[in-house]
Amino acid sequence: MNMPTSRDVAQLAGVSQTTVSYVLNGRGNVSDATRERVLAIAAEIGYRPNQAARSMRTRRSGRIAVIMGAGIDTHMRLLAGASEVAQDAGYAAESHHIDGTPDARAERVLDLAASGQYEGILTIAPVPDGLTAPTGSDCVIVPAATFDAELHSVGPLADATLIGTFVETLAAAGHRTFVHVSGPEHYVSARARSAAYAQAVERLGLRSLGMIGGGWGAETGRRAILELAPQDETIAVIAGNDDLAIGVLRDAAERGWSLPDDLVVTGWDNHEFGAYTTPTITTVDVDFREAGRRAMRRLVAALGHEAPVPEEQGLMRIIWRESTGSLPGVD
Amino acid sequence: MNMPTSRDVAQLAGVSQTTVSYVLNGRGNVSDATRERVLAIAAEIGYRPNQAARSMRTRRSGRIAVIMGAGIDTHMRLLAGASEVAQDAGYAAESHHIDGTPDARAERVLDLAASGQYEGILTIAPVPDGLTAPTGSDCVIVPAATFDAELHSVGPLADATLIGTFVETLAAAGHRTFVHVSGPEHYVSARARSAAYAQAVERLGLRSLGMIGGGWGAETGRRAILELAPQDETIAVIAGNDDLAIGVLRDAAERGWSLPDDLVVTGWDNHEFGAYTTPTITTVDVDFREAGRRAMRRLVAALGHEAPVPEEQGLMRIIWRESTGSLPGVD
DNA sequence: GCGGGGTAGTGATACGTACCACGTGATGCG
DNA sequence: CGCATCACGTGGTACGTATCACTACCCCGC
Repeated sequence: MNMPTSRDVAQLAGVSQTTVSYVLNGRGNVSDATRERVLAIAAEIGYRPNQAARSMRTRRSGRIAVIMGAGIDTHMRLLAGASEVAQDAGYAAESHHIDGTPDARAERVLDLAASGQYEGILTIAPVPDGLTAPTGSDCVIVPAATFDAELHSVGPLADATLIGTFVETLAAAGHRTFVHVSGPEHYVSARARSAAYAQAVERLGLRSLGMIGGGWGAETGRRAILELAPQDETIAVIAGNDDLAIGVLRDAAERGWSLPDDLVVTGWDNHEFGAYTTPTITTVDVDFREAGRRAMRRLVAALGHEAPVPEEQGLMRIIWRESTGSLPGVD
Repeated sequence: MNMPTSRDVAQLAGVSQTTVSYVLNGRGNVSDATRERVLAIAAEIGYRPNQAARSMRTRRSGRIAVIMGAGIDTHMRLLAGASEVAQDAGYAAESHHIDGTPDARAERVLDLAASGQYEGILTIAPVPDGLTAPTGSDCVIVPAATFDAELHSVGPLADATLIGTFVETLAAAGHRTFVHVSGPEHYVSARARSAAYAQAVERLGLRSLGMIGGGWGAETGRRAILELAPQDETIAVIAGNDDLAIGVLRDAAERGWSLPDDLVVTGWDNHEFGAYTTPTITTVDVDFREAGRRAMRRLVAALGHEAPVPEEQGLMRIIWRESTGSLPGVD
């Protein structure tokens, strides 16, 4: 089936193809009567602009590549938000799932940028800091989470300040001995949480058993606790995410450590299971979808050469549960 | 920056643009010497075909829309597999995340099909059975999971026969009383599992307390168990997925029911947390990524008017864990 | 020497859109 | 009235590619 073209619309409306184009793009001077007639006919015959032809003429592909890692299921929601904003802005978002090291990923990203097919690239999976498109390409590369030089977060995902809140609150409740179970170092978010932990522990003069881990999986959490020598006082475990936390819990159970006397644990991400484990897991609820939206808004703004929208915070909130013996408030 | 065109390559190689096109597409008669020279020049100046122009000429957009629901994180892996296959086949996969009822989704899908922008649509989120592209559009719509008339699975995801294996194995171990906690009815996979449960229970003459549920979340699992009257013998709970199973476990713990004496539970999906809960959850490991690959292969085959590749099974395997007191084998 | 047939390559064109440069009446204004 | 201005619209072209129709050339057998 041949799709109707703008010329078909023009013929039926008794105007030129140019006028149809003007009506659809709201550019030239077209009388209201003409405009309405054109729109009516376009709707009637089901005219849809041919994106390929439009791209060719405007020299803008309207395509954005979203770089995803493999195996992080929560990124699904980031993608959903990003995809939504892209569509609203008239862009097509294509997801590319790239395994391997950040360096390997960087190579693929640069290749995508050089291909000239994409106007922009949003990297949800981690890529080396400061990755920019090769000279000669005007492809904009925006990471979903970014840092400024002083490790202060400027992107929503990198905001790890609630790790500090965990430490402070637990310290205020009397905990003195802490340990951090961290995610993979090449993740900005993992580095951010580690940095926030280190800073809080030092600032408050607490005892830290170290920062161990290096993966996002539950097994990493389990191994981390296996390495810990028994302590005289309660250990407060600040885990990088809920999976690590559940690994910690499992191993604590196997070692016969009980909560919240021997151990308290915090997670991150508010995975659904955390509300149903025994004990339930104190965590940080993250609005991934909104984070994805914001990241894509930054990219779209960059493509339109607009100033990036300042991001008000508020994507995250702590949910206190049994794994810390619940704390603030009453419940 | 202007990207180099095939005409640029032609000029530098001292041939016509036609010849360059032939070299790149391997069509016409081109001598080896010429071919190599053209390829060398193309590589040297970094020529990449302009996809928009190519689409316009071939009248094939090379785009595939992948329809995702909101909030099912495991679909990430399906998307990864699907995206991988699409790229290898020269297609761009764009994800569309659509909330709402299957009917609302169907409307959006039909609209996408009618837009003429996509050659094919892969629906991972559930859509009404038998959805096909509107007449006049030659957009191919392929669901990630499909059924034939007799409810035998023909798609990999719909394969729920392992639910039967759960029931059989537990029955062989002496369990007589079963209950099914099901997912949302508009999911093919949920319906498949319910059907497999019903069939197995009937075939083996077991006692069923019914099929309750209707959501994928842990809260659904919790509520389902709340409704159950205490029984004299162990209840075998066949849950539609791991989230439901963990909800069941939580509520069982609250009611003071212990495993595996008062209750045994099976899940589905092999979520990572299931290996770290107490008790660990017997489940079915699903190779989502491969399932996504296969679904996209079906779509690509349909686009190339090739016969669909017959799908050998083998995407799933049961993992017996503590929630059923572990069973087959030794561990 | 001549036709037949294969090889290697070219010129021209169409795909559907956006937009520049240009009419063409109508209107304003002194 | 005569010229400038304005509102409304049109003709024509370019974007980069794939492909049809065609030519030029060479080899071969008779």
